[in-house]
Amino acid sequence: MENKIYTIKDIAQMAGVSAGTVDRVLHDRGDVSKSTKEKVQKVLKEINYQPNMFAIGLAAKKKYTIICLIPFCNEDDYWHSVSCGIERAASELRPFNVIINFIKYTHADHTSYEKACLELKETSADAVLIAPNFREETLTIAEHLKRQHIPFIFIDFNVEGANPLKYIGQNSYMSGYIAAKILMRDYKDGQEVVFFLANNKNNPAEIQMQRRMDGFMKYISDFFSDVPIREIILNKTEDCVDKESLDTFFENHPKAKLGIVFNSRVYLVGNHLLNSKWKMDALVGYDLLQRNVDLLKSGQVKYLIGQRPALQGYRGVKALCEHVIFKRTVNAVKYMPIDVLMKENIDFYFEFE
Amino acid sequence: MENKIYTIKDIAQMAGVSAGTVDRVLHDRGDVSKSTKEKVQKVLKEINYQPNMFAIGLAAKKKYTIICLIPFCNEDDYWHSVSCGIERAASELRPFNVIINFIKYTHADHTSYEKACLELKETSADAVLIAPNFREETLTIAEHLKRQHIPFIFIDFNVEGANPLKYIGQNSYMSGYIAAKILMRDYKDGQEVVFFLANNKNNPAEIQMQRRMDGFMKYISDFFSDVPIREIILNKTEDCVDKESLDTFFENHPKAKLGIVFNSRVYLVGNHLLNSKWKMDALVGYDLLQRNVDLLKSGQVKYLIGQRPALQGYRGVKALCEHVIFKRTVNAVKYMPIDVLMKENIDFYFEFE
DNA sequence: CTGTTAGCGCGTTCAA
DNA sequence: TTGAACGCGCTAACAG
Repeated sequence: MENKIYTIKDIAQMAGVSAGTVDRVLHDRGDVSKSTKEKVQKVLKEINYQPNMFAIGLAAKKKYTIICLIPFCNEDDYWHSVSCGIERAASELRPFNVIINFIKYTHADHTSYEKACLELKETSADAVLIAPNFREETLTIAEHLKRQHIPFIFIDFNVEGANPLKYIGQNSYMSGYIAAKILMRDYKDGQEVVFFLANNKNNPAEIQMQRRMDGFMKYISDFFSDVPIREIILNKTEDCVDKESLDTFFENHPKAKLGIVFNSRVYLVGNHLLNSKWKMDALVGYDLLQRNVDLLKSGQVKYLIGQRPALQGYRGVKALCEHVIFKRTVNAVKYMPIDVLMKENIDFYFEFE
Repeated sequence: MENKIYTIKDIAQMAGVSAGTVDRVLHDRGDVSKSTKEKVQKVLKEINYQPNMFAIGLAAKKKYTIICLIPFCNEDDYWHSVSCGIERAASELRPFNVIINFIKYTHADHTSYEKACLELKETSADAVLIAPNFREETLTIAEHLKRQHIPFIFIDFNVEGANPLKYIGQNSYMSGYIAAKILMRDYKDGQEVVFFLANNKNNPAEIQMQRRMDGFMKYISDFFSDVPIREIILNKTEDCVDKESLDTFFENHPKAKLGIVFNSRVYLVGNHLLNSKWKMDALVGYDLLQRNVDLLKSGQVKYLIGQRPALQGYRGVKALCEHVIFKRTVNAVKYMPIDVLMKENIDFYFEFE
């Protein structure tokens, strides 16, 4: 109803003081008598003053620094997509004097993550985007940022108890549930399901994979409780599997026709299928790495589940700006869609721009 | 590497002119000699000028009016989604003094469209977003806008020869091709395919549907050339089909187990299946109307193809602003992804925010 | 045709 | 303790 937009001048006039004084009480930088302060604050409350963000940005010449703590990445890589999304946000936000810096760490490397967190702690920032890794360090850095009143957002996976401004990522449990649903559509009597697992047990990404597995198992126990689940560890070294152990596995489990890989590396299995006599009826994996997409097109992989990594990075940075610069409220959680990609629609897919 | 942020003053100095002149060439408001214009433009290109958004927002006195010519809509409706996307863009652009107005017409109603075009012609606007309908009127209004140097963008479907600043929408041909691919996955020997067609032959949306059908038929003739295609007209009146004609059809075509509806109204077929003894093995349709989504979840519809209507509206308005206010070049075509939704992933889908 | 100038709303001096 | 004045970068009106 009262739609008038008040300026500092308006307030000054209403309170019978000058603009400078209003500014002083707005920013609590002392040198103002109690009585005038109260006068001004009274007016402020009455009119619900909303400062003009453009004027602030212009006058303050303020530079905003956002730091992104994410893993190092290679060309064809989940984290590379995240980077691209962040870069895109960076270029959109430059006109608003936002500068984006990275602190990168080696994924699943405890020392590296620790070091990165330390570096973050010693760098000044207006906001922080974190792709969290190890729980303990994450909680520590979260605590630190909270104390400094530096807002931070998590992407990719959420760490309980850290209370970020926002979490952006997939609902891992549900994505596992969906993985099961689309995989089991190809189920035929007597077949078995195979989990191709990672060998790195102290990898923090294990938690996410565990959530996916839980969702997967929920579906299985609801609808296919008597289907046997086999497991095999992919002893990955240098992006190439231990072929012998896979061969042995398939030899011993001729009914294992439905496979699921809970991390990005379904290409390890797919490539082995491509180069061996073994075939599966359906193989499902995560993330649209080029290698995975190639196998989707050639048929070794039947479905890929995408989680929009670039959009996560983009949205994360944008949300931080919304909060820090434009003082808008941001929702605490944003789940990404669970995109199901198959041979037929992969060519037209873009997650983002 | 060159990270310096240039201001208009910098540019003026570099080009040996005044700031006012730079502003004039930036905003194309004439009264500038060819030679100086070129001088300035040369500098602009060299430094990749990025205007300070805070200053623009603050100084903005000029009001920009964008008119959106789109069909009227109901709550659960394709065009309602488009509206939402536009509204979203509107709220983001308000700080830049952008005002968005609608001129709405009754979809597929010739007179209404004509009237709307006339109204548009007599309204002043800085840019126009059009969801085109009838070809002739569209070409006329396009011609008019071109003469007035008012940029316009088409969404949803493209009218050949009108040369909009940009077209945003799906590649209808390819979406039809994909529809065939996902439908035919359920093909079993001896089955027939059914086209559920609209009865409104002079509906301009027919053109889009025709393109989808062409894509569909391309796939069929490539891979299933001997599968019979049956057609039936959905005599729709008031959102409810002629049940008898459908019953008769199914009676006469017991093998017609694979169905496709090329417009938004797959719910007409789905609801009939729900309330009759007839069943299909797979039914595919377009657009995520609530009624369609419900049938997807309950199983009558097997796949829905989404074309991101809200994103189309949003992007359309944003692109107009990019062009008109910020003088950035916009790409001539933006194809939307062809989202394939099924029971399993529909709950986590969002096309846009 | 071109340069000059006065704001936009706010932060930050510098005087009073 | 306060008020007045200047400038951030850009737009637009006004002189020349």
